[in-house]
Amino acid sequence: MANQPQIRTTTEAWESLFRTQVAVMRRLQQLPEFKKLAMREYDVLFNLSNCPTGWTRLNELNEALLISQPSLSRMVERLEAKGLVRRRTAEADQRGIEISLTEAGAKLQQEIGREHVRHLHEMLAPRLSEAEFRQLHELTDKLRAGLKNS
Amino acid sequence: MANQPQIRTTTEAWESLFRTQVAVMRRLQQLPEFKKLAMREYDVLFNLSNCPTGWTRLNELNEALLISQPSLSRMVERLEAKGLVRRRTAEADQRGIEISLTEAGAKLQQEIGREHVRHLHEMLAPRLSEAEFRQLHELTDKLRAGLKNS
DNA sequence: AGTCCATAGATGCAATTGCATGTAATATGG
DNA sequence: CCATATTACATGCAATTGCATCTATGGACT
Repeated sequence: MANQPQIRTTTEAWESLFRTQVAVMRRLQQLPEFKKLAMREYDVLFNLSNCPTGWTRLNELNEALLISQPSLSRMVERLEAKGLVRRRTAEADQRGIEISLTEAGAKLQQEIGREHVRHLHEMLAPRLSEAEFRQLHELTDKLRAGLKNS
Repeated sequence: MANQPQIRTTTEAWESLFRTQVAVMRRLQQLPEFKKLAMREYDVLFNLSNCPTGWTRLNELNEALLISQPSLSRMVERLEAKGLVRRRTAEADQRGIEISLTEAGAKLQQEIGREHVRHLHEMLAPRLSEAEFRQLHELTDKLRAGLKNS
């Protein structure tokens, strides 16, 4: 049986990851693409754009975000009012609702997404090598995958 | 001159890191220690507890958090009202204010911190090895250090 | 020193958020 | 198949947040 990592090792790694996330986010938030739409709202559009069927359940969407269910419910309401998102009741479960991007929503997501990706790359690329980014990707994937069952 | 990493590599690594942060945070938020104090408020106490002199400038504190300056200003106000934090005007700069933990604040921070660290460790430790956590720590440190100058 | 610009925080106010709870639909256990 | 529990989302309402702006201090340039 493998040795468990030390408490200090796990918590310090987490703190470093967390601080890095904060540092990057602070810089990203100020960029012009997020004048068009708050980051949290963009995050919703982004998640919707990643869904293969185009329609996503509200509760499923909620799991990918840090906001509460009522907040998301109202945010979707606002996005719908802006014409960026559509809603329908889920066929399989009449309690649930499904959401998808409208054309305008998809267009805006792509527009912001392009700038966002470019800025992200400019910000991060000089800091680590290709191999290091791949390593980081693998480690965070592995960490996240393990959380699913708990 | 070293090759720049690919756009896909950097952005996918970032997305993985970000998603992992969200997944961990969602779980942490629900734990009992954060019934005592919201996570964002704990984060302030934690940052204050890490300051060697005990006193931290408001603007400096703000840089470590994702909330806006006015929000922090009011949060400090509330924490002061709860008796967890003290304020004084900075000597060197009469515009600035400095903040420190009260005894009650330090005590509460330690109390929550202990549980938090334990839960964090339980959550993360089984997912990666000691060596992998160290690797993750190094990579995120390096990434964050690079951001300082930009 | 005097004028102008920058920086640190505070504050008015509207928008967003979360908590507690409500409603409706589905799953479960007898 | 009915009673009960659970799940999905909505809503009332108070608390928190952010944006724009204000005040006061500090710095820079003449």
